[in-house]
Amino acid sequence: MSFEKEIKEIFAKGHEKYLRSVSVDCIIFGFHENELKVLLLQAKYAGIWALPGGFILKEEHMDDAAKRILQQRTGVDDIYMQQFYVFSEPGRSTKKANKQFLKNVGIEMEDSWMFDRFITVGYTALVDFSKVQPVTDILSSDCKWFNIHDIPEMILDHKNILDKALDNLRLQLNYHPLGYNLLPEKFTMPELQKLYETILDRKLDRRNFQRKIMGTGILKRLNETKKGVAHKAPYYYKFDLRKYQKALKGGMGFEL
Amino acid sequence: MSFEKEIKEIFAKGHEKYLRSVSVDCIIFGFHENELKVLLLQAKYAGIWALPGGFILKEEHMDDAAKRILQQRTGVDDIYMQQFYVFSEPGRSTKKANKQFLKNVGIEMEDSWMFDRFITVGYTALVDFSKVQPVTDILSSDCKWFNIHDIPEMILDHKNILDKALDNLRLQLNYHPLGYNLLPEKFTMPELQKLYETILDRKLDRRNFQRKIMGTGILKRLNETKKGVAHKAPYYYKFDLRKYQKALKGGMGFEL
DNA sequence: TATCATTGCGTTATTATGACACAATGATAA
DNA sequence: TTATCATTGTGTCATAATAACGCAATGATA
Repeated sequence: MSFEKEIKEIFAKGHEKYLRSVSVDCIIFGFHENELKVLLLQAKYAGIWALPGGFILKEEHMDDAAKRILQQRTGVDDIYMQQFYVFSEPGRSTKKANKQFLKNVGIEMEDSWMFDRFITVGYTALVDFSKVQPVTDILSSDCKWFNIHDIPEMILDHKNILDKALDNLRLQLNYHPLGYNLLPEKFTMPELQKLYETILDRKLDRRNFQRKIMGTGILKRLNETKKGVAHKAPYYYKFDLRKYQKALKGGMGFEL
Repeated sequence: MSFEKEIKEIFAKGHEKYLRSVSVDCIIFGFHENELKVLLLQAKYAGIWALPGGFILKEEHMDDAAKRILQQRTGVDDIYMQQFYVFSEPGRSTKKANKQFLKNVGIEMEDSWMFDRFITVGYTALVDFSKVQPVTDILSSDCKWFNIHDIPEMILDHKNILDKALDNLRLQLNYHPLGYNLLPEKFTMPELQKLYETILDRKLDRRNFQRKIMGTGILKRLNETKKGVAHKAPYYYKFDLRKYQKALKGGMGFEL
């Protein structure tokens, strides 16, 4: 199907396939080179950036819609995702944006479900950066990672959504374990600490951090040290999945 | 407008007024006689109970929709409300329920936006029990308070929504102050403690509770004691609004 | 072989928490 | 009038959690 035809299809008949007035936007976090990253799409024509998003199929759970969207953008399956907030400002003006988009593509259309007002549900995802292959979608010309401190101009209220997602992530950090989805299987303690420091945006004491993390029991130390470092070699660790899952539900019971 | 005509209007033309496929359900908590209560509506014909809910006007913020619904049910304005979760199971089958309802009323209708699948956004509200005048709506035959431990059969997934709301309320308790919207302006320390105990569903140590609550600074003790009690008279307290609001945003920094 | 950044493991002072003691209060009963 | 009693306000103490910091071990590099 040609690009133009596909767009036409979505605008003209999407409401037969998807729920009306509701969209899903994903904030996909990754961790790479000691920096927290977010995966963004560049909207075609407009040129500015957007969160990966999509719609909910008529018989689909919203969680599955979010997973589907994320799978399509990253190629990654089996991911930790959760909704964190619904954005419903009447002034979001998706209508205006979608009309402008159609105009840019060169399609005339009198009416479309895409011109309705939309509310959007924000989902946060944490993914292993190294496993992700960013994939562009039909509405986008580019798909790539951005440092959390270097976010470009974004469409609609997407910057606001991203900020809220970050706030939420920081809150979660206090009550849930974190890292299993963001780090490779084996990692060192300094790496894990750096992840926490990056998200919280502040320094943590190396020794106290180790004590608390180990206190939760979610980590297992391997009999293996990192090679090729110009100083004392740190041990590798990996997550104890059973205890990790347990802590996910029951909370960790400490503050950083 | 007659009852039947009004129903017809909603089913036939509601989509011109409201957003499609999205509803709002309110879990309205109140505190009375040392018991946590929830305000429920009795669905007409079906006879079983439901959360007060409604739809979002085409140009309305979802928060305002929730407030509007709550205002109509309770007569109470200026309320602490917040969304806490979106329920989107495809099997919620609002379609079936709404068709059955129409049939019960005796109206024939081929198609309606009300037969679409709906997702619903849950809102929790905390209200001063004594100020509430429960009001029935057009779809309901009764509206009253239920003890949280004595919930009747409910339609759809409303029992599940209520349970999630309670979980959420308990979680919030650890990080946010609570009580301003649930208690009268003046109250005693034992009353506040009872509120916490009721929500958490466990006993707290009287002396430690006082120490921690006062430690947050959100309370001001008045130079006035409760009269007519057959023992030592407790002081009245009221909330220090400035510090209360601050704690709402920044968290309280303690565990109960 | 010395240097150096970094790691693993530890100590100490401070603060927070849970469990409990005791005197004060004020209506009710004797 | 006085004793009783449930309940409140305040305080103590042992224990646990937290923050701040010390020091020897490691292993590539100079």
